[in-house]
Amino acid sequence: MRIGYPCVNESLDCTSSATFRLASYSDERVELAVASNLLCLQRILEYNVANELRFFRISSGIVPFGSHPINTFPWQTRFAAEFQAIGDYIKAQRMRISFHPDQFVVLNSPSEDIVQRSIAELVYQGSMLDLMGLDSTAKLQIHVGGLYGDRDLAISRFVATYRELPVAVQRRLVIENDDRLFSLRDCLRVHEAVGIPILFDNFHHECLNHGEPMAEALRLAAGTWHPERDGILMMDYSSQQVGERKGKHTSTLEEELFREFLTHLHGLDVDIMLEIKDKEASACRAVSVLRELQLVAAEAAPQS
DNA sequence: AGCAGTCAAGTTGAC
DNA sequence: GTCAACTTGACTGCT
Repeated sequence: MRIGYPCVNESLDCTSSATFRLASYSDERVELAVASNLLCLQRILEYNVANELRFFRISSGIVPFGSHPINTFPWQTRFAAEFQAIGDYIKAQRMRISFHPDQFVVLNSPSEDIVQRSIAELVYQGSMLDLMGLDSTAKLQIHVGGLYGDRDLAISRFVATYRELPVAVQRRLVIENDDRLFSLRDCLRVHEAVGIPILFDNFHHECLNHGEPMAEALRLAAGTWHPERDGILMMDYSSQQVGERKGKHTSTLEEELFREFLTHLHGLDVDIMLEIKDKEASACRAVSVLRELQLVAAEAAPQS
């Protein structure tokens, strides 16, 4: 079991998503930004290793305008060595990596334009994992998409688009149950059609479900991951911010709720991403909880 | 230096 | 109709 957090480290004084405005685009600025972002990413990964955090979601903004037509800078070749060095470090430290392309990636949109831009974004993010030399257990995590007033049609459009994706994207793509539109059950329908793994979000499942108990939901999601090809189940963990609207993520880890959640695993091995406002602070506390329970994987330690 | 307004992209639902 | 929310703020021009 690995524990992680998304994108941003609040303890370090650097960002891995430096960017600039489209209006001020230049190849030189791309080169400067990517160089700076990769340096920061390496620092974050080293921080994570030092704190036994071996699951990390890399920011989508490593390459500014990474899938935009304006960006013609050959960053893949210019930074090939840097990406490879980061990938080597990730592999040596047995870390798990994911990306979560943002809300503009909608594979089931009725607009062909939006679908094509979405695919370009997935190709961009997947190519970073390729450049790092990571295998297909490193994933690209997205939601099923929009509803457009017809659930069946929306799902069938996702399935049709998935089948046409470049293999480089297909092998890494996973879908996450969301909190309002597409439940775990909907995701299972997509899985049955095309075999795509389901990244399980416990909090979204609490917000939107069909009565499946947490333990059963975990078992169903885990069953969609092919052990050799996909690795063990990835999941997002969060809980409700008390007093806020339903679906609002908690600002800090509620340890009692986290312990209670762990009891539903029944020995299932998973990698847990803490989608919690205070980032690595909560992730470190989760590691402490797990250490008390002795659930953190000992084999995650580097061979020495 | 600090701050407010704005930034490539989509969709939904609360108000 | 407008606008916040979503996995994640950062840049820019003004004072």
